[in-house]
Formats: sequence, C-alpha cells, structure tokens
Amino acid sequence: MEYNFRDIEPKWQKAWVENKTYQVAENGDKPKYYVLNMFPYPSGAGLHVGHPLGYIASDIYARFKRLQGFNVLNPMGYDAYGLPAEQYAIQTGQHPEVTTVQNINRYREQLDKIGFSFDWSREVRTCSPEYYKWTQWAFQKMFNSFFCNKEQKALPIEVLIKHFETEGNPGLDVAQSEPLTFTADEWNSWDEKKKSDVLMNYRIAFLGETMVNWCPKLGTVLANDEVIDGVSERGGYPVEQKKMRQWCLRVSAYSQRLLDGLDSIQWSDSIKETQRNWIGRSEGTEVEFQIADSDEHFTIFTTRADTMFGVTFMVLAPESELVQKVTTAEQKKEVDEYIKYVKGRTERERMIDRKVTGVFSGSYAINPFTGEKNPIWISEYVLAGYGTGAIMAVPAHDSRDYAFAKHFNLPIIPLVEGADVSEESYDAKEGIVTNSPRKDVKPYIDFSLNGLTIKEAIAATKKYVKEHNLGRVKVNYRLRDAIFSRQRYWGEPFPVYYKNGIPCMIPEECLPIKLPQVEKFLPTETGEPPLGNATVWAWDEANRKIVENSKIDNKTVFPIELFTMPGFAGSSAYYLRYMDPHNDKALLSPEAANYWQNVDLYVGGSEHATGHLIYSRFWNKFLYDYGFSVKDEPFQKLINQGMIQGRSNFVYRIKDTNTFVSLGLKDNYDTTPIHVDVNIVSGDVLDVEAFKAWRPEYNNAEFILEDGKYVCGWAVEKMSKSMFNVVNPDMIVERFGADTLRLYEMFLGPVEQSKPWDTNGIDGCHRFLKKFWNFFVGQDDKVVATDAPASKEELKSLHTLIKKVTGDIEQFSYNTSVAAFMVCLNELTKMKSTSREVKEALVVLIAPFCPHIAEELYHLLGHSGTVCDAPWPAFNEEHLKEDNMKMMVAFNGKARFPMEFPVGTDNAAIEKAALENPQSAKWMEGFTVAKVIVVPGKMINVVLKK
RNA sequence: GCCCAGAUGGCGGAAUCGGUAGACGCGUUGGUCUCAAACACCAAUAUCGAAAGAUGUGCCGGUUCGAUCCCGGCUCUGGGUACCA
Repeated sequence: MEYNFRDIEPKWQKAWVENKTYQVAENGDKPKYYVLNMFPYPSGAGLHVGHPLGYIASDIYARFKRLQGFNVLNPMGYDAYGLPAEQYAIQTGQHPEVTTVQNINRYREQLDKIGFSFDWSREVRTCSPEYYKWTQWAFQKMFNSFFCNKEQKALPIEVLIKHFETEGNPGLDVAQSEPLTFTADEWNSWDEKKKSDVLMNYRIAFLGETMVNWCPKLGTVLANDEVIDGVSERGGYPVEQKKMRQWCLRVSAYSQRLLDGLDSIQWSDSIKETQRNWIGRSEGTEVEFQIADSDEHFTIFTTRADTMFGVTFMVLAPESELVQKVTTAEQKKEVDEYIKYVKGRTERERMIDRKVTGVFSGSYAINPFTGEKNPIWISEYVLAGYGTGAIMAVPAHDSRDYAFAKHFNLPIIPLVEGADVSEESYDAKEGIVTNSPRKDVKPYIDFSLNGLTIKEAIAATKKYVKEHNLGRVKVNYRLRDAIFSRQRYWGEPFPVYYKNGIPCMIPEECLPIKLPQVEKFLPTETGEPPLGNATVWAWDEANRKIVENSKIDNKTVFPIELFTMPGFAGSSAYYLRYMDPHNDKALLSPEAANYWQNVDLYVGGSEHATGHLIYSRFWNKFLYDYGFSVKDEPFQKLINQGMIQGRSNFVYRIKDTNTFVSLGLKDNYDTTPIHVDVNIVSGDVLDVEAFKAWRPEYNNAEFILEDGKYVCGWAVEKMSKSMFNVVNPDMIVERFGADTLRLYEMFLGPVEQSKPWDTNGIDGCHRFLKKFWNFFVGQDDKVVATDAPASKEELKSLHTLIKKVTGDIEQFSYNTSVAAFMVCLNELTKMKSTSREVKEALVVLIAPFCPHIAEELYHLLGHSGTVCDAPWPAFNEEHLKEDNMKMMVAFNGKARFPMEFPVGTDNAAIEKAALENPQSAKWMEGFTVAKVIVVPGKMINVVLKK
C-alpha cells in the first residue's frame, strides 16, 4: 500500500473534529501549558505559505507538550477590525462585516487543511459584540482609575476624589498629564465640568490634547505616512499640526514596570532591547534657571549635569508656553513669524530636511553656576513633548547644540581636557573635566568640577543641585501615552456619551454598546467621523438604551462618542479571553485565570515589538493591578518567527520585441527583466506553453533557448501578488499533503530566521515521508512489526533520535530535528529493522510534526484512541554508550588520522599508542614532541617543534 | 547617526561546551531500471590539483596545541529608531 496522504489527512482531520480531540478544559490533575499565536488579521488575499510558519512551529510545540503530559491550551481567533475592510467598504459599499466574515471563512478553510491542534471551540473575533464587550469594559475600568506612583499601581479614581475633597492635591505623587496645584476648598467649590476636566489629568484612559496631522479640507486626522510634503497624500490638501482632543491611555505611567518586567521574561535580547529603547529611561537632573530682569523662572532637563559651566545659550521648544513670557517687544515680530513657520511643518518634513532654524527671544537666563546671562533662543530642534521642553545648550559637548551655535555664531566652551571642538562637538562621556569654572573668570559660587572624571562630575553636580535647592534629580521616559481614538467606522465604539460637555460612561450592565449601522463609511459632510452618519446613536439616560439621534435634547438623551477604538484595543487582552471565551458575566472567571495563569509560549512576528507587545503588557499590568489577570507579565516566553520570502522568477524580453531570451544568453541583447508567475516555472525552467497561455500579449511570444530550455533568472523578494511569487498552501497540500508541508516549512531553516520559499526543495521531505510509510507498511497493507527485542544498533539509532528531537523541540530547532529523522530512518532501513518497540516510538516522535501519518500508523500498529495521548518516548542514556571511543590524532592542531580505544583507557596509554602508531612517524619526521594533549573521546593533539 | 541581529559550497542551511567545517535536503554529474520519459534506487559533488597535498566559515590582527565559535579593529547585509538634551 502506497503512502496515500489524500485519504489519510481528511480522514483524521474529520476524526479530530468528531472526537473533539483538541478541546481542553481546566484540569487540576495535569500541569497546564498555554501556547499562543498572534491571531491574524483576515485579509482578502488569503494565506500564502509564509503565514502558517509560526502556527506550525507552535503546533509542534503544543503537540509535544501534550505528549509529555501537559494540559495544553492552543487557541486561535481573528483580529477582525482593521483598515483594509473599511477601505474596501468605502470603494464598493460592501459592509466590512460581510467581507470580514468571508475572509475569516476562507482563512479557516485554509487553516483546517494543515492539521493544527487548535481548540476552535474557544475562537474569538475582536469584532463580535460578545468579545468587544470586554474591550469596552476594560476601557471604562481605565477611565475610572488613576496611577499611584508610590504604590506603582492603578487605583480606583474614587480614592483620588476623596483625597481631593479632604486635602486637595499638594504632595500627591500620581501619574498626571501636567502638574496642577489646588486645595481641597478649591476642589469642593468647582462645578461638575471643572472637576471632570481636572480628573482627566489623572485618569488612565483620558481625553487629552495631542498634536495630530489635521487636514481641514478632508476633515480628518491623517497618519504620518498619509502626509507627503506637507499636503495630504489623497487630494493634495494642506495639512497642519493641530492640537486635538483624543482619547489616550496613560501607558507612560507604567514605564518603570514595563522596563523592570523585561528582566523576568524569556524574550530574545534584541526585542527586549528594542522595548528598552522605546521606553527610553534616562536618568538626569532638572535645573531651575531664573529669567534675567524678571520673576519668572523655568526648568530644564539634562543628563549632562557636568556641563553646567559650558552653557552658552538656552533653547525652548516653539510650542512651549514659556515662549510668550520670554519674548521681548523688539523680538515679537520675528518670533511670531518663526512660530508660524514651525506650525506649517509636519513631523515628516522635520525628519527629512534637518536644517538649523531658530530665533532669539530677546531674554536671558541666569546660569546658577556661573552667574552669566545666557541668551534664550527658540528652535524646533527642542521637542515640547520630552523633558520640560527647554534645554541648556552646551555646544562643545552636544552635536545638535554645536550645529546651532555654529549657525548662529554663538560661543563654544570646551570642558574636557584635550577635547578638540574646532570641527565637531565632543559628545563622549569620557575624560577629565576642565574649565569648570574657568580659570580666567572670578568664580561665581564655591564649587569646582575641575580634575574629576565626567561620571564623578555628574554625581557631584547632582549632589550640589539637591543641597542648594537648584533643582532635582529626575528620571525621564521617552515612552508616550497612546492615542486611543480613531476617526474610523470599523472599530469598537466607545461606551461614552456626552452630557453637557462632560464625558460619561454608559453603565457596565448595558455593555456592549454595539457598532451602529451606517449608510456611508466616509466622514460626514460636516467633518464628523463616520459614526456621525449613524441615525440611531444617542443615549437615553433614563431608559438606559440607544435611541435615534433626533431625540437628542441634552436633558435625558445625549450624543454618543463618534470616535472608535484603534486596532490595538481588541488585541491587547485576547489571550485572557481565550481562557474563558464564552463567559458573559466577566472577562474571565477567577477559576480560569488561576488555572491558565498566563501564556507560556507566544509566537509571532517581531514587527509588533513597539506596538502590540507594549500595549498588551500595559493592558495586562493594568488588569493585574485589579486582580483580573494573575500574572504581571502576559507572555512568559516569546518566539519571533521570521518571514518567508518569495523566490521570484524573471524572463528577459528583448527591448521593443516579443522575443524572450534565456538567462545564459541575455547579456548578448538589450533586455528588460519581467516577473513571471513562479507556478509556471519548475527548477528555474520556464514552461513555455504555459507562459504563452498566461497572458494574451504572450500568445505569440518567441524564445531564444539554451540547450532546448528556457532558463529563468531569480531573486529573493517579499512574497506578494505583484511579483507573481505567491505560493498558496492549498496547492502544496493538494500535491504533497499537509504533513509534507509542515515538515518542509520546518526543514527550511530556523523558525526565527527569514528565508526564501522554494517549492522545488519540497520533494526531499515528501520522499522522506514515503520512505517513512514504507518502513512501517508492507506489501499486504499490514504493519511489519516483530515483538523480538530490538538490537543494540537499532536502540542506539532510536535513542540518538529521541535525545536529539526532545532537545531540539525545546529549543525550537526544528530544522535539525527533521534532518535527524532522515538520518535515523536511513539507518533503520539499512538494518532492515522490524522491531515493534522501535516503530511504536518513531510514530510518537513524528506525531508533533506530521500528525496525520502518525495517527494512521498508530492505528495500523493496533492502537485505538489518538496518538496525541500516547506518552513521549523516554530517553535512555545506556543505549548510546560506546565500547570504544573514536579519537583523532592531530599534529599542531591539524587532524590527521583516527584511532579507537576502549572506553576508560587512561591518557598515558592513549598518548603512547598514538605516538607509536606507524602513521605518526610520517608527521613527526624532523620534529620533536613538545607535549601531547589528550581530550578523551575527541582528540589526541601532538604539539611538535623543530 | 545610534541600537540590535547576521555574513559558512551552485542554493536553503548543519556543526547545541574551543576539538575531523559543510550534517540533512535541493540542485548538478555519472550509473541501474525503462523502447523512451517519469518515478525509484546507487555513486560522486567546498576550491585548486592527475595525485600526494595545499587552501578554505566576509576582511585585518590577537589569544590558544587547536578558532565558524573567544578578544580588538573594519567592510557589507537585514531589522529597529531618530533632533529624547
């Protein structure tokens, strides 16, 4: 009987569904293991062979863990909200829900063919109301929370309100948008609106003013890449920087915890490093500067407190509120012009052309260390959003300050011994401090840094600043709060209505607030977001229900928020929902949370390093603070699978003709390379007839062949439709079977590495499975297996494999596992092994990789039940023990010939035997032996000298 | 610019602790089977060389009896990030 994957695979896939083989429940008798893939966005293009790579890798791990006796949760779902479906809706009028469901069904069909062990009974979709009820719920929890810096956790907003009522806010150490000061009396005297506004300064989900790219003509906010040269990509309308009220999440409050948490999880160093940079912790000093001839003062932030004596000017961000205060009457016109100029520049423009710009404000600041008056400048190179939006400029030791000083001809004072600052600044934090204070001026204060190293000088300055009340030591984070609203249709609606300008939460019992129907998916004519098109979108407070907009009276019926949530809202806590997906009383039950805890293994692309993987950790930490999640970190171990690239093929058309020339001859002509569908090319040889049929314009194409063949060129590129290099997994499954696809995807190379797909190589894996099948099944359709004990060689071969595969799977080194299978099968075939013991073990070993063939053979071996519940074969070291050790004799490190010794031979005897071996004489001729190094079992190294 | 990762045959990639570099697969070449092709099987396949042998893991240098592996410097490729003071 042949290996008939076309019968075997659908048969077992059906059996798994019928027997609910992969459904799991909390089970206290077994240890749990939670394997998770980043859930896909179901795009209209369907899956290509690159998509399942991570799913296969995690499926192998999940199956392996199950065979080892773990209760494995391996769920799958869809990140179903997103822009492409909405864009498609705008173009075609087709409701996003319709296309999304179509795409999901297509994905499911494709996934099912590959034989995953997903528990589909736990499927979630971010766009289903049963799911986004809990996204809305979490948002409300964040709205009703603030972050206490002292306890480093979220607390209910009522705690803060109580504090305000009794003590006001002095001395409060909480995360906030900007510093405010008020007393209890002031608080108590404020009306509802004012209180609401003040609380926004503290809530974890809050309405905040943020800078956005605003296009007045389109009436919408544009993302950075939708703006080109200051005008909108679509329409070419002017775009300006505008402060807009948006929902935000106070992710920045969790900066330190997000940073510290990285030490406790097993992620790759590179992704941890990316997150550390993104969080951007920097320890520095805030120093107060008095404005000359004024009572005003301002604060700057610096990490280089050692350079206080090298300050030659100050710079404010153009958006800083201080700008108006420091601008003098004479400079006002110039400053206003500059501010106007900066406003017209987008972030993108600033990035591309980095010219030095700025304007003098007319005022001076007094340097508390030198007493000198430093001019205050305004320049866009200082960012309002970081630190205090004001800096002290030390041109000698900061390249940006240096460029500015050179451009505006400002003084430069070097502060490091031997530093040459005539051509560029000296930015390194190494060297001995000098000129601090300068020897040619009378010291202003009794404080010197001269002679100290830079590190010592920073510490000494910090100490001085603290003791003399000139400022404070401060830690800054680069991490920004996340903007949480979008002016789009296809996303979660906010459970918020506006009562006389005050945002109010729709009661928790009324959730979910379902996305309303609209006729058009574009912004309204008055410039409102698409939800403005909904006619039933108002909140009747008394009757607690959604009603027609026409009923809005702002007394009992109020408008509902028109923004929707961004993509990361639904994907931030989905792993918790998988633990208890059908619970309509809570996000998840405490029982489920306590049993499944957190994700043990998370598999997905590294492109989410600074998006999803930060938001998710933030979201989980927030839920952890309230006890909904039982672990501070959501994903214990993370594997980033690489991309599968496409391997494109080219044909070469001779210019202005319809003649195509083969690769080897193309240099004789003036040709244009043209992408050709990889599915009509085999082994880089073009199927000429298929090419003619491919497109009408090639019907009468002519070819210049080499050796009777048309050879195509090739290149590795991204797998995409436009390059005609997309390979569909369905086609591979049809031709070779799911088991072959799974095996080959893993065999291509390390999971974490990007590598090109080449369908030609798949034959090797398919051949292996055919041989594997033939090893078990004889001519008469019966499994050939004898109960006689396995020979020593068979056991050695088998246990080498057990050891290798067990170790490899733990380390996600699947490609070498596959190679080990091939070697082992080869050996066993040569031995004509018929041992049942060996075959039983082999079936279980291959089950994680190729579950269908394993299941079939398991049954042919006489088992009922599923191979998924078989025990993983135990490794026995005894079988690998050798009688002899094979060693290489090397001369000066170069290996020459092998020798064998019984295990346990002592080093002296080995040395003697090696030197007396007749082959050695040849190499030792003309040399004397300096010493001999014996590495038992490996190497006998004879060190020779003349 | 800064941070991270990587560079090994014609190709994808092995070498898990510093010990015979190139496992395994593809491709290529030769052979067996076949009227023939396909399939299958066997053999060879880093480079130079008839061979003995020599040279080889991006480049230069170092440590070591011995380096793909450790150290210093450089080049290139991929990814992230960007006036973050």
